[in-house]
Amino acid sequence: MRNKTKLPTMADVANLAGVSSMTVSRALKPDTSVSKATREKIQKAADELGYVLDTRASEFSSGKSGFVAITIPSINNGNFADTVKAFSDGLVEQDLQVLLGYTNYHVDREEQLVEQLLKKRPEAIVVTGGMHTDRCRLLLENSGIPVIETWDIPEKPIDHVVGFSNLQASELMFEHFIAQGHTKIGFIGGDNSRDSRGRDRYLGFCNSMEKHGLSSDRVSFQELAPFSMEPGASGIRSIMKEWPDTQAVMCVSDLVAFGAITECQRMGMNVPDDIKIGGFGAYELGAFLNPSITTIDVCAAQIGKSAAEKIIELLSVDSDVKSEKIVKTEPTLIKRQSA
Amino acid sequence: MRNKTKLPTMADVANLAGVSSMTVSRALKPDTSVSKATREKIQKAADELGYVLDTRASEFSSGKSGFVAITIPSINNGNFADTVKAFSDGLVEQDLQVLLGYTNYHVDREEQLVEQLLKKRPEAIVVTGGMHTDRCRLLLENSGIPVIETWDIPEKPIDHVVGFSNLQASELMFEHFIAQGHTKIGFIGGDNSRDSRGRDRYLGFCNSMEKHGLSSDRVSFQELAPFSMEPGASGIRSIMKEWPDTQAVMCVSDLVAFGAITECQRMGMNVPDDIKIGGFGAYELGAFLNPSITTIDVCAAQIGKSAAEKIIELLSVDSDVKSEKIVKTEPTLIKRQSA
DNA sequence: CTTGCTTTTGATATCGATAACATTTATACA
DNA sequence: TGTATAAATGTTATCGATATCAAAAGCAAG
Repeated sequence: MRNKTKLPTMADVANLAGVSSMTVSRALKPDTSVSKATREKIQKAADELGYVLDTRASEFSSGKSGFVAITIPSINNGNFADTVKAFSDGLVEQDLQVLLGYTNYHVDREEQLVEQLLKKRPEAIVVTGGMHTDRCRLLLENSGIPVIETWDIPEKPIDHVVGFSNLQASELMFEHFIAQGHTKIGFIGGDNSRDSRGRDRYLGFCNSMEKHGLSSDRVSFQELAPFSMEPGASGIRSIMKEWPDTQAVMCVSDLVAFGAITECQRMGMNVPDDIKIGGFGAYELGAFLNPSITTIDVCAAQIGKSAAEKIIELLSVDSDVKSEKIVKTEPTLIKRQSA
Repeated sequence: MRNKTKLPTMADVANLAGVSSMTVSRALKPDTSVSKATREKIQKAADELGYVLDTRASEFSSGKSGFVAITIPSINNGNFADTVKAFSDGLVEQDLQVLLGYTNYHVDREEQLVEQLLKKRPEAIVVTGGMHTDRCRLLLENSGIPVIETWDIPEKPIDHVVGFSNLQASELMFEHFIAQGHTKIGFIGGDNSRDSRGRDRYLGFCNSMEKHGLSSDRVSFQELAPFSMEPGASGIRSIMKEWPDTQAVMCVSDLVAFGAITECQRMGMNVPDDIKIGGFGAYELGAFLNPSITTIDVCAAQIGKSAAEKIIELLSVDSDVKSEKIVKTEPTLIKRQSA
């Protein structure tokens, strides 16, 4: 069987090249003092054997793992994908790899995932949101590495934060609705116990309504993960059935808004003439749908970029330079056709 | 600084619990012979110290890494997300973690990624597609672990394959167009040198056209990654400009079809009355758009599931049971409104 | 060709866990 | 109660690379 054959080790390469394994170790990494002739000889031997460095041994020996971990709720979500992409891009220069895990919006799954990741001794860890199980929180606090919570501004941060107030961000949409003269406003959300960002957007709804003396009854909560569009369709159906005079509805994400808008069309309603629908997240599809989706841009990529920069700073040797614990990004309203 | 504080080791736990570190090692994994009293004592000590196992040492010592690697072209793609999700789900039972990397549809990036992943000594590796650099191919061949190519059926597979013929799959759509009596048919694709699956779908177009004596001129290739919708819009504009009498167009993915359909609407055309548009991949959004997108379902989740099953089989001790090298899935046409 | 310096290479200990084997303790049953 | 057997625990060597320190080789200038 193939995997019975033992893979060549550094010692094998050293033997073939007629040097010590220490010299091989040096030759295989850049900017180390090895003569050109030796380095070439070793490279040749390594190629001949098909040698691939065993980072497990390497990391173990040197004490550093060379990677950072990041957890996101869902792998199939344009917003988080943007964050992860910017995060990775920001770290390639530093020879830091990114280990990605997703939680499916479950704190229990997050706890399990964080533990698995910490066992691999990352040099830093980025998590999405500030909602964790007690044990997960403890694990992160005791991890001995920089921890960054993102996409949220937790009341009691574990360590560092790169995020924004989902509550304030969603208020932007409601103020927009109200400025247009609407008073019968609704909200379609998900499972507030599982998704703190969604919950905060709902709380923004409640806040805005209360501030203007409006009712915050017009609400539908749907089971979102792993799908979003069908729940958006169900949500708007249920709202229109119970409160047919609803004038404007904000959805917890553009994907939900997409389901809601297309369902309105199927019900024979015109968006935005008959009803305004707002989204959240500035997904690519929102710009192309007819009508295009009015949404909140939360700078998903910026979050990843800032998190990467923070990590580089925190891991640099002269990290006595105290960096700000909390980095805030500024969500903005993107006014398009749907609202 | 936090990360100067050394984390507790197994020896620390052993000391505190008054046992040997070997006993700690045993106590921390299930179904090993440790007395209940000792196990509890050790668990208590571990909790007290906030001990987290160092899998780097563990893997290194035991020789097995406990994870499998998978590479996909893009993290933000519903199809690949489905594959990865099914793949992960199929492996949790086996205590195998999944390490995910994405290539951005670049073979060079793939080569780099595969090398990085192999350095971590996974127990198996899954790659998307059969297009690799020579060196990447060599790395995989010499890796000593099971290799599974997916989403494609390469002419010369490296090892195992779970996939389907993109060429035949796309022909389903063109046969559908032709059965409806259309003769002026087009195709919107991406960069064929980077995406072999897209290229094969284009080749299916050429095949079908040739078979029925039709022109295969009506083609637009767009730069897709990392966006798909705007290219779809550009693509349909360019096709309609050059060949205004085009009756039906297939797009290389549902996301591109989305851009194309919505652009048709903006140009004042009705889909499907004025033009038929087909997609590929059966993405969630295709079912909800008005008109819903006629597409090819390629069973993305099934591919992940089969790959996971294959790996479990290949890694099991009694793997002299020779499994089929190639597993084929059967794409099907989903007839909806757009074509 | 020798002194003093830099560059290159080598020897050895080590990282933290586990495999393999050895030993002790508990348990069963004659 | 003693012996056979199983269960629990301990000891030692080891995985593959690298840090650290030591030695050798190369090189410039006198």
